[in-house]
Amino acid sequence: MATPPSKAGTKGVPREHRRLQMLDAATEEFGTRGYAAASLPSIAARVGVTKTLLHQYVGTKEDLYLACLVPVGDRLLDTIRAAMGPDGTAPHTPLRVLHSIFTALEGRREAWFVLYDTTLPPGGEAARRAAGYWAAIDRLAAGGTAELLRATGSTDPLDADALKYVWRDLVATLVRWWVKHPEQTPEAMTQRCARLFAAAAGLTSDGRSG
Amino acid sequence: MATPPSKAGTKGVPREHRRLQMLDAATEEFGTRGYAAASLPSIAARVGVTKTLLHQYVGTKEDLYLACLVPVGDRLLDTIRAAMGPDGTAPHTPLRVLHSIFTALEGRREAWFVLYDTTLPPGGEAARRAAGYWAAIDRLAAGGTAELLRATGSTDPLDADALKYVWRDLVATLVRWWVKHPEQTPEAMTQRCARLFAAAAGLTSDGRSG
DNA sequence: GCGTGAATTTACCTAGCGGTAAATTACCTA
DNA sequence: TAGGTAATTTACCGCTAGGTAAATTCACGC
Repeated sequence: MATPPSKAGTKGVPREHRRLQMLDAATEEFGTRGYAAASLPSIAARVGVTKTLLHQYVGTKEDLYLACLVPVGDRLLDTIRAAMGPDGTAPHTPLRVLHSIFTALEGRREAWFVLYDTTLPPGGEAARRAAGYWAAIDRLAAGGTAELLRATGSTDPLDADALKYVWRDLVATLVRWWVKHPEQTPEAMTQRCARLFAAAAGLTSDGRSG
Repeated sequence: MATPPSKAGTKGVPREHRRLQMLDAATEEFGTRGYAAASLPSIAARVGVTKTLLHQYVGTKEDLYLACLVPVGDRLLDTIRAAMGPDGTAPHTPLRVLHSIFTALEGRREAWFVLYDTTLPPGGEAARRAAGYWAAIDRLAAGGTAELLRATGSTDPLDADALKYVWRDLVATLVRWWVKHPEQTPEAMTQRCARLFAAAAGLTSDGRSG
């Protein structure tokens, strides 16, 4: 009783398993709170483990973030690439892309926001890697958005930039809504998006009704 | 030399002026960094003053946020209400609303993100007040989005919720793009939005081109 | 010229975070 | 059953943030 009993010692959880637990918990935390607001103690608590163990397994906070970012980024990049087809002009591309994204994210939906985290320490490796993924995805999206603009006769490069921006954030918005409605399947989401797109077509007319 | 010279004492800045400086700096900081990442020392530094003075003028961090939120919220709510017309069915409502928002934000564009801050301490007064503004604005927007959906035959309430969500975030996205392009006037932005809306109409068709 | 009040700072407290070194416990093998 | 090693914790450091009490200096009216 003089010395309070220490809880140290192994719990029998093998190293690889623990590591995966940590990455999963961290992905959830980074995705919901954002890098800046995410805290290592909180992530450790999710796993039921000490902050120190987290450090020993995955290093610094930025290392941990990178370990979460890379698989998510690779996965999404692959799936979008596949959905766009070899020439990037497959039919119904936007919905195909959305469906592929929803499918890839199922099981850890917040992972999207790990990729598009705006609170990364500027100038760091994490920000650079994330920016790399953005650029790659934007390059894919650029084809589609340019297509849309050309159809309307606009040649303004700022229009193209803004549309790229809007599309990217639109996806984020849809995923965010999805996160708040866990019972929605990827297929249901895709169909909903199709309906929303149809509704959006009415934006160019006025709001009158009979 | 025994005692280091103190920089204390008045700088001759009248109380009201200082207060306005502080609110302006805080609005910029909250708007760009978000509540959680914003720091009182940093805000104080913008004004060229000590953290302590900030406290004495505007109280706690949440008080400061509220003092920034209320004028922004009131202003935006008023301008949107006016743009939608008495019955909420004025012609070209979406563009009219956007134009009014851009105009109201000119001079402190980031203020939009003070209103839609997602990092507020949950359960606090700040979150409650902000939610109040969202609800009021959403109520205004609900008419317009419902209109769009009805035109396409959808009656799913979740569709309506998602579309409301998308519209709200779309505005945020456009403002964010605008913040990054300071030379763009509110009128130029409105016209750009009109072109983007036209391009978005192409979303329902496939991505093929000739 | 001189106080008196307004404007401002210095000094300090507490709490939480990222991060590290050292100690502690449990499992496995011989 | 003794010892090594893998898994884990305790205890700590430095820093920054939010927040408060007390001291300090300037400006202005008399």
